[in-house]
Amino acid sequence: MSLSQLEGLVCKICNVSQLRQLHAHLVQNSLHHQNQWVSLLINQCTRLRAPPTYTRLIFDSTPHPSIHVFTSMFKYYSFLGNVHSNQVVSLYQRMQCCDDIWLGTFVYPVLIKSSGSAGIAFHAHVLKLGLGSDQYVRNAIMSVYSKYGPVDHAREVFDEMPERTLVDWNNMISGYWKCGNKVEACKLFDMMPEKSVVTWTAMVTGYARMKDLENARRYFDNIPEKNVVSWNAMLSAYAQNGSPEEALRLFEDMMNSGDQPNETTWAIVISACSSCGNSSPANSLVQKLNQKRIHLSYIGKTALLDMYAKRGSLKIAREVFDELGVYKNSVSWNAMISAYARVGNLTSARDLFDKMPERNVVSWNSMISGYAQNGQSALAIDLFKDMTAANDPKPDEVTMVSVISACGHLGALEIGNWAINILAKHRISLSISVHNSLIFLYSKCGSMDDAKRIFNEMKTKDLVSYNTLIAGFAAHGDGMEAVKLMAKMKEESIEPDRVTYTVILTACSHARLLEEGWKVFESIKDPDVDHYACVVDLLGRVGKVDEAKNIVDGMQKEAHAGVYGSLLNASRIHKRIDLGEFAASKLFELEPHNSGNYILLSNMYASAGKWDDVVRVRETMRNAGVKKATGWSWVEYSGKMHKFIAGDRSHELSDGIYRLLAELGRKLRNAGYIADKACVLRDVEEEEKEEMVGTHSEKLAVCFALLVTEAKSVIRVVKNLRVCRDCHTAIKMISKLEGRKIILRDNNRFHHFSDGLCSCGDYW
DNA sequence: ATAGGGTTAG
Repeated sequence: MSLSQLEGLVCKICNVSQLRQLHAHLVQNSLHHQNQWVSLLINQCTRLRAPPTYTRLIFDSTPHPSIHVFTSMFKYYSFLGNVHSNQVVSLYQRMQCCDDIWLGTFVYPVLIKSSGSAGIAFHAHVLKLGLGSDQYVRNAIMSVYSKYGPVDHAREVFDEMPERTLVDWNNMISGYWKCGNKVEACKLFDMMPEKSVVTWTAMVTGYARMKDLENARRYFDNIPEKNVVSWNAMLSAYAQNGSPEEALRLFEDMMNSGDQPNETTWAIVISACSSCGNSSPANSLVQKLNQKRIHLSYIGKTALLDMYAKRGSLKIAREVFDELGVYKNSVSWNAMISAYARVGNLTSARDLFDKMPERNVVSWNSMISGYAQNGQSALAIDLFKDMTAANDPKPDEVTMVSVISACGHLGALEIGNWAINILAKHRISLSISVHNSLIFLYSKCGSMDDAKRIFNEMKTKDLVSYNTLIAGFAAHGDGMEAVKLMAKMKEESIEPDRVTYTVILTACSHARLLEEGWKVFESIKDPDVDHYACVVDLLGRVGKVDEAKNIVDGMQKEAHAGVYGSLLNASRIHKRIDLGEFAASKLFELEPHNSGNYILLSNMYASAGKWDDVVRVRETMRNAGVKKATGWSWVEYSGKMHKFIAGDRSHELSDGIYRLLAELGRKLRNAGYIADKACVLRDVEEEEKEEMVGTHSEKLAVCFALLVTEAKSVIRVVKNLRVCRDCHTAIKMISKLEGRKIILRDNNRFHHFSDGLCSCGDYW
């Protein structure tokens, strides 16, 4: 078989298994020693998107690869993107043993462009070889500078050229767009002697990167002769910037224009369908794909997988994933992992994460954020520690957003500070999201001054920045600051959303700002049930319990447990047994297994001195088989979270902690502390042991901190259930007796104890 | 041979 015969044959090959057969045939006849033939095969691997393991097998079975073979391999790797730049560099080291240097102008451009950021290192090398004046080499150098910066170096090369081709201009323009330099990009565009469809498309993409869809569209509409790539650029501009519906409308135009979609087009359109508001575009797209018997690339299939997952068909998504077989790349694995993580199936997500061959930063991010968003903050942080221990891949800003907010949820400021150091160490860019996560961290750790400082340092703030800081003020009972911040937000013309209204109403309610809160509530165009719950809480807290009931009765929407919960809590505070019993009866219908409702009702009776009813509620609760939720408290000490629960002795310092608790108990009683009767009754009933009275989790946590920390340091305790009155009283007194500042956080509210007082004011 | 478009994480 001659080379030209082989060429004719390989062009007809349309899948990898045929390619595999041909390779086996060549090896059998020892033809794989002939480098031209191997080169041809590897080029076909690029065309057919053969998996890297197989392509590399062809290369590795070649005894003496020529520069041609190396070049084909570089081209293959560069086609796969920059994920394989390590292999490229190590191949380059092997290539230096070849002596046909005359091919330098042929191999260097593709080598430089396929080795990612390492390509910059070849600049000096090619100058030494005297290849600096070759237009292709120069072009590669320019493109690597424009990709990995500094773009000014690209410009120097550009300026030194005796004459510039159209390609050089285009390259330079996209270089400026990549680093966000709109001014220079536009300047060059206007200066250009002639433009091509590539130039115009680069402008469309550039404006899309700046999220300026109007200008992107303006340039797109001006393209004299559009091609698939220009359509794709505009389609993805819409799809990537939150306008999937617009993308699909444009796709209709494209279909009518006569330009045929390619694999890239389908990938964009599929991903647009996965972020649409409803499923009907996705359904009709699937129909269209089947009708036209479209062959999707592995990228299109990955987009399809993601679409099924986001539309709730996890099973079909998994089928697509499994069908991908050896064509799975890290993106497909990541898409499947995040699909599982999104629905809270962390076991399956972790299973894939552990199995996947090459984890990149997105894989780690998907898994870490999966834990973080499903309430597993500690696991998120543990996994992040594994990531930093491996030191590969390096964390990026997405990683840090998840990790920092996980620290916030736990109230882990020490670990949070360690994470902040990592930000500096890896020079991770402080995006708006990172700033927002820092505001969240400091708010949740009780450092509102730091939260405010971060907020004020931000050049651009978004809706989330405002919402997070307002939520911080709400949790700290600082209603006026919250109201002021909402006014400022309107000045900056950032529109409040439903979250803003929820947190601002919470803030007003905690600070008992009736007038301000009511004004906010009245300004909400279409309040949802959460807002009703907040306003009922607001009215109830200040004593307008009947008005609160009227709101509930007059609601346009069906009340949920939060609404009745607010009403019950208000009835407890103001001893309105009649309303409390009404609210509780509704709650027992809506949430028969929520122990909190029984406790609230029982505490209402307790505060009214109706002890018989207290006992009766406890009995009902026991008979209904409702178990009290476990009220963990935890303290961070020396980078670790120490967890406590009432009566538990599993902590290694338990003996010391209980001894200190008993000692403190004596001191407190001498100072006039009387254990809350409701607590006594509850503890005796549940633990059946007198000695257990007072071993609430938050007291254990405080004692632990007193035992291990320095005398002047602030104690920070987080509790995952509402703090009871008994603990509140006890801790107030402890702060005075021990001269300590104690910050206690329950789910969403802060208590700053100092010198026998609490910042929240006594709200029992 | 060189320039413009694609999937995943927050």
